[in-house]
Amino acid sequence: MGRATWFEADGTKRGEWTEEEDRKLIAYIDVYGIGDWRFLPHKAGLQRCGKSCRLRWFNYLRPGVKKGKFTPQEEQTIISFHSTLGNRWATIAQQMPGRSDNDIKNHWNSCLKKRLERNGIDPMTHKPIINLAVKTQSSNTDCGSSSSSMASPPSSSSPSGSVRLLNKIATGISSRQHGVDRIKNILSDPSIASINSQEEEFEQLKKDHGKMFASDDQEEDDFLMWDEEKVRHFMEEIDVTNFETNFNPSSPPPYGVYETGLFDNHLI
DNA sequence: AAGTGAAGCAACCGCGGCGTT
DNA sequence: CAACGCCGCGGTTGCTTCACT
Repeated sequence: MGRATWFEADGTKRGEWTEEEDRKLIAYIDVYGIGDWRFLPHKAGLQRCGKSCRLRWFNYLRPGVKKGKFTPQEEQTIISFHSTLGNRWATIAQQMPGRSDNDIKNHWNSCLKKRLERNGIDPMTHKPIINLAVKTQSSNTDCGSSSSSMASPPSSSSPSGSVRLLNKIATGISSRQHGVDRIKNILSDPSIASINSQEEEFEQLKKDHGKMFASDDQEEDDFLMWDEEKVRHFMEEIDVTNFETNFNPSSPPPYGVYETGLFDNHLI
C-alpha cells in the first residue's frame, strides 16, 4: 500500500519506503540514535526529508511497534481515552505501548468512529446520537396536528413528542459540552495523570467508563435505544420544561446524562 | 468475471508550540 | 521581546485490498 514514489525538485524522495531505505534508517539509528531529524537523512544516506524519516521510524520501524489488528481491549481503551481526551492521538498513544498515534488515529477514523455511529453514539461527544428526523406521529400531542390518516401506535422506533423533546435537549448538551475546556480539566485531573501501567489504566477506565462498555459476550452492534417509557420517567424527574428554559450553553449542563450514569440507569 | 464502494493502511501537509538567537 | 527554525501533532489524501452485487 502507501503512495507512489516520486521526487521533489530538490531531489528529495517522497512516497512509499523501500526495504533498502528502511534498513539504512534502522542501521543509522542503531548506531547513532535519534538526533537531529533535519540532518539524519543525509547522514544515513537517504534522499528523504527529516519529517518523513521521523514518521517512518515512529510509526513503523522503531522497536516494539505493534502492527496488526487491534484487540477488543485495545479498542475499548481507545474509545475510553478518546471520550476524555478527544483527538489527542499522541497522548492516547502514550497510554498504549507499541501503538503509534498514527495507527490509533487511522483505526479510529476508519473503524471505531463508524462503529460508534452505527451504535447510536456520537463519536465526538461519546453521547447518544439523537435522530431528530424521525417521522412525526399522529399520536403526538405537542405537534399541533392529529389529522393524519396513517395513525399508528407508539413504538420505540417512533418516539413521541416528549422523547423527541428530550432528545433535542440532549443533543444540545452534547454539542455544547465537548470542548477544549473540558479536555483541559480532565487532563489536569490527577487521577488520570497518575495512571502508569497499562493494566492500572485499563482498570481505571473500566471503573470510570465501564458502563459504556458492552459486556464481553454482548454483540458489538447492540443499539442503545431511548425507550419512551423510561424517557418519560426521566423527564418527570428532571422537569424538562424548566431544564430547557434555564439551560445556559456557557455553563455545564445540570445533568450529565453520560457521566453520572443516568444514561444507564434510565435509558437502557 | 467485472464493477463498485467500503475498509484499511501508509505517508504527506499544514499548523502550532517551543526553544534558540 | 520579536523573529526564526525545528519538531510534533492532527487532519487529510492516495493507494491497495476486500467484500458485495
